[in-house]
Amino acid sequence: MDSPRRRATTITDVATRAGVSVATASKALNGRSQVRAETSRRVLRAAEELGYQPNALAQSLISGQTRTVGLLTSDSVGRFGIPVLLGAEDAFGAGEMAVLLCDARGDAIRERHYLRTLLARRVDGIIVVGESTDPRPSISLDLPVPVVYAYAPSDDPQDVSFVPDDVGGARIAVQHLLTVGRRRIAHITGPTHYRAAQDRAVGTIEALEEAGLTLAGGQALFGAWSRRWGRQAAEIVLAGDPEIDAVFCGSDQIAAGFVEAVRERGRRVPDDVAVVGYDNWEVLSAETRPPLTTIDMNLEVLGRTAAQHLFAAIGGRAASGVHRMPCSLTIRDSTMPQ
Amino acid sequence: MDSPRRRATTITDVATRAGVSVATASKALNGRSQVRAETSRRVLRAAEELGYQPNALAQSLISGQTRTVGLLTSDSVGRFGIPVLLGAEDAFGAGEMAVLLCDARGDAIRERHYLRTLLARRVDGIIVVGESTDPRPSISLDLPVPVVYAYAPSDDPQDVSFVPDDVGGARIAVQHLLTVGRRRIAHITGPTHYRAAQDRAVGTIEALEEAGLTLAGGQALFGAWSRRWGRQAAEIVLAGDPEIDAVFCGSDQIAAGFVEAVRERGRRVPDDVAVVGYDNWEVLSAETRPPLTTIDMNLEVLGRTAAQHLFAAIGGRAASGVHRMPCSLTIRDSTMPQ
DNA sequence: CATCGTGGTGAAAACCTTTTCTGCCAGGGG
DNA sequence: CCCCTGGCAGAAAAGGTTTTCACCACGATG
Repeated sequence: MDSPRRRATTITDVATRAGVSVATASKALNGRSQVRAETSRRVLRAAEELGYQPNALAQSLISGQTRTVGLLTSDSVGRFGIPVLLGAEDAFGAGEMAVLLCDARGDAIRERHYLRTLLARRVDGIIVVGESTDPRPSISLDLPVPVVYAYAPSDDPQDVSFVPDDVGGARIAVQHLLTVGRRRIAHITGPTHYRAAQDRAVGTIEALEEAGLTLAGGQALFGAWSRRWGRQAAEIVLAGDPEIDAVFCGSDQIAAGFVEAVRERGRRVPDDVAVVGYDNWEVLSAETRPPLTTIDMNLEVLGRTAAQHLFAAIGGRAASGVHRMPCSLTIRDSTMPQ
Repeated sequence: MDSPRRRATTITDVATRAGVSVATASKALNGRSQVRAETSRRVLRAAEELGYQPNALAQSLISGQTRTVGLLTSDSVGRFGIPVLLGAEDAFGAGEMAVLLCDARGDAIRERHYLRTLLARRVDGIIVVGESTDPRPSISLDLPVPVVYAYAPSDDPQDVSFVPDDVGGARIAVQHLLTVGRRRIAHITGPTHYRAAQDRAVGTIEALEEAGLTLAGGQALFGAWSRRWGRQAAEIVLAGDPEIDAVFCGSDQIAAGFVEAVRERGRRVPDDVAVVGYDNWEVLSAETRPPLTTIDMNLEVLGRTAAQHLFAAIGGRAASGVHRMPCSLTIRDSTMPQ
């Protein structure tokens, strides 16, 4: 019933039971060589019998390493935070690292607060994950531990950041559309003030120019990341150029809205208009009819890489700067029916 | 460039700078009364100047409290884990608690491993969150810290579990359909072997019986949680009873598929057929056309409650058993157009 | 026989903080 | 003048572990 919350067994208990000193017990438990095989066996058995579990706090106190990293997210662990989190968790999980989670919910004050408590807990490093690819203020100023930024880069070039290569991602999308024979390609994307929207537009235009083409409609259509905007933009695009044969959308949400509106107007996807989305947000991209060809930012890989990098940085100093991680193409029916 | 990773300032440094002993410094920093106001001020100033930050490890070592809880999830921090996580994070965030995240990925071995490391780190408590509402094996046997289970209850009735009240949720859904004048109501839901599917079917039938009605089609249609199944089931339901005027679906995915198929057959939602979903998974329920009326399990509240309960349990012993948390209804166009 | 390793063991320091207990001093009451 | 009290400061122990250094015995070497 009322479990007596008994004191945990310490190395002293083990040593006593094995009839040795704590020093010897410690050496035996850690496989140090300066202990006789028979003694070592006795200690190990005692530890086993007592269910001994070394106190990580005490170990950390002397070693100065907590084998813990803080994950400071500024969005509410949203669409982008999760995969990064998973990747980091994955990279560390195998090794004995643990992740301390702090969700600042976009509040700078709260972020400072969390940063302080992370430092008080003596984490070995910190991963900062943002909610957009726009640069964010650095927290690394004079910090005693290494920091890496994931998804949202730091505005300080001295810092280490990992972001998806949106320019490259857009190029891949457009090149794919060209490969499947499309020539009149429009681009519908999110708000102008998002770095992600700008980058993707740049990549789109670059890829088209390399093929000697220009954007259908003359320019990219900036709006919102929403399904609703996808629908609205469909009207605009089709009205402006009925001969359009492909659209690259800046998000799967936009693409889903676009596809809906296009089909309602009697145009077929992909036969009349091929569509490529962005994010590979499975619940949307795989379930839309037809399923969406889309750009995957490989956020889990990004998170894992960031974590591995942090891990390396905890030892020596690592290469600073913004690292752009390649995106990949996931082909589904909206560009190439089976 | 290469920040020298200098030793953190300790209370000894503060004491020296203030010209007092560490004991006095400690008392001043913790607002103990046995220290003269002027001395206290001197210490505080020294701490301020040195940017002193007490070492949480040392504090934990003596107090025996780490102000840390482990969050052990067995699904891959999926749809259900996240809100619970957020709720817990929220409940603790205000107080000085921190969350140590472990994702066992459904692997029992890994789970045991994580459990051991959490205990080695001397967490004050553990929250176990599952991926379905089916009971899962207890980990609490003879553990030195309190444990609460969220979403998936423990199979040991001695433990404390928080699960959504799916029976009640289904009743709310059906009562709402009755309120808006529907009488021929079908139920399409997930696989039979899911506790959630069973509970929701039970609640559906109960609510109908109380109104003197029976399920259209005679019984609930069990299938999968997918959109595809929603579409298939639509064929079955409409073929079986063309006069049907409402469907309660066991998930938003199912509801989305159902709505699609129904509209393709020329029936209007909600005019001809009203539809209620389950989960209030915003990306789906709010974006479907028409937006879905749906049952919200209030998972964030559930997570927060579990966390608060754990917090209480860390002090004294708390009431064991399975606590069913109420669901609520989110009304959108699929039952009541504006 | 004295000295030197050497393999194995234990005592003690170190990590950093809090708390308890002791001690000092001044002032007031007897 | 002595004793007690109260206010304040500091020394030391405790928390659990690892590491360094000292020690001991024993065999080998000179």
